[in-house]
Amino acid sequence: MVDADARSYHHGDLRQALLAEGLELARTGGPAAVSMREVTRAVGVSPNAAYRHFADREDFVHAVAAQSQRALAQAIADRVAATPDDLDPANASIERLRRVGLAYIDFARAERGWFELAFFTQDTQANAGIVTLDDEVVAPFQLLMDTLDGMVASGALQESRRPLAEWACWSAVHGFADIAVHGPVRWQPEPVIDALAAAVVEAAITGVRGTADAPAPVEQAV
Amino acid sequence: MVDADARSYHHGDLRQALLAEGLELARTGGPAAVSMREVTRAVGVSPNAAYRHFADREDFVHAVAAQSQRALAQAIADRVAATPDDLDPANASIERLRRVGLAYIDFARAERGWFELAFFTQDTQANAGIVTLDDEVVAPFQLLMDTLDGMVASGALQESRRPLAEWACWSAVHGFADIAVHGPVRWQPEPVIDALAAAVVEAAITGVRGTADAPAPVEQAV
DNA sequence: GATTGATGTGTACACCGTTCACATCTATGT
DNA sequence: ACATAGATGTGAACGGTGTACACATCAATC
Repeated sequence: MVDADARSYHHGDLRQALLAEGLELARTGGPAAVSMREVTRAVGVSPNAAYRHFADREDFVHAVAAQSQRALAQAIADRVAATPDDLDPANASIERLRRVGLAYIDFARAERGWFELAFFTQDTQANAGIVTLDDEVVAPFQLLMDTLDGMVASGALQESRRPLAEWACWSAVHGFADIAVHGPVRWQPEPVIDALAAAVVEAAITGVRGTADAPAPVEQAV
Repeated sequence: MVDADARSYHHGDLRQALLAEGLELARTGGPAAVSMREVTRAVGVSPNAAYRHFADREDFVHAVAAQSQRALAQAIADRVAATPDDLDPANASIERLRRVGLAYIDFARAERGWFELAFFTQDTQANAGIVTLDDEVVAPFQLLMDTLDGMVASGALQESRRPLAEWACWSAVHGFADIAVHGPVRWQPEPVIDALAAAVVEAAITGVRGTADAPAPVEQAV
C-alpha cells in the first residue's frame, strides 16, 4: 500500500494527479494548453515521469478528454432531469430535447476549454461504437438518442421521422456551439447569444418533427 | 522593380511564396501543420525572413486562412450557380439553399485541412463585420444570407421566419461538417456520410421553413 | 555616387515532446 | 529476514518549434 506522502520518491497516485492537472490546464486553454512538461511541473515531478503512465501526449490528452466528456454528459443529464413535470407527455418530451440542446450549448460557452477537449475523442476510431465512453457513464450522444426515442413514445415525433434525427440535432447544436465558441457569435453580447441559441434549437426541433406546431396538449390517462 | 530571380539575396515576392507554401501545408495537416520553420525551409529562406512579412505565426496562419476561406466560398458559389433552371422560383430557391449546405459539407470532407483553416478566423474579432472577408470576394456567410433572402422573395420562406434563419442553417451544416471531419461520422463509409449529410440538410431546411412540405409548384408569370 | 530603408541571415534562447541509461523504492518469494 | 525483480521516478540529451537580436545585403533615392 502507498501512503501518498507527497515527498516520497514515488508519488503514490501520479496518474490521477496528472489527469487532474491536465483537466485544470485544459479548462482555460483547451487541448492545446495541455503540455506534458507543464503538467508534470505542476505536480512537482520530472517530465518523464508521465511516460510511465501514458504512452505519449496524445494518449494523455485522450484520457483527459474522457473526463471532460463526462462533465458534458453530466451537465446535460442534470438539465434534462430538471424538466418541469406539469407538461403533457408530448410537450414534455419536446422540452427535454430542447434542454439537451441548450445544455450542450451552454456547456460549450461556460467551459470552452473542456468543450473543445470533449470533442477531441475524434480519431479514436472506436470502430463500431459511436460515442459511448464506458458503461457506467452515459455519453452525451446516448442521452440524445434516448430523448428522441422518448419523443416517439410520447407521440411528439412520428416514427417515420425518427431515423437519423440524432444527426440533425447534434449537428445543429454542435455547430452553433462551435460558432459561439470559435466563430463570430463569440463577440456578441451574452443575451444575443442566448437568443440565437434558442432560435437554433427551435429550428432543430422543428426540423426533425417536420412542423413548427406544438402537439395539442392532451390530458394523460390515469 | 524586382526580377524574382530565385537565387538573388532578396527573394522578390517572399510574402506570396510563403502564403502559397502555407496553403499547401495546411491542405493536408490543417492549421497545426503550418510551421514557420517548415514554410521558410520549403521556400528556401531562413526562418526569420518570414517575420519581415508577418508579425508572428498567428498572423501568418490568419493570412493563409483567408485564402482557404476564399476557396470555400468559391466551392459554394460554383455549386449554387449550377442549379438547374427548370424549377419554379420557390423550389429553385430551396434547391439553392440545399446546394449551399451540401457544398459546405462536401468542401469540409474533400479539403479537411482547408476547412479547419477556414474556420480559424475566429478571434479576429472584426468588431461588427461578421464573416466578411474583403470586398471583392463574397464570404461564405454572405452567400447563405443572399440565398435565404431569395427564398423569401420567391415565397419559399415566410418573412416572419427569415430572421436568424442564417444561424440555424449555418449551425446545422457546420456542425455536421465538423462531425464528419473530426467526429464519429468520419469512420463511416462514404455513401453513408452522403445520406447523413442529405438528411441533415433537409432537416435544416424544414427547420427554417417551419414545414416539411414542398411549396406547390406554380407556373411563373411571363 | 553615398545613404537609407527594406529585406534576408546567423546565432541564440526558451520552450516543447520524447528517449536512454540510471536511481530509487515496493512488493514478492523464499 | 533478506535478496531480488518489477514498477516508478530522475537527469541528461536530441531534435523540433517560435521568435528576438545584431548584422549583412541589396534597391531605391537624394
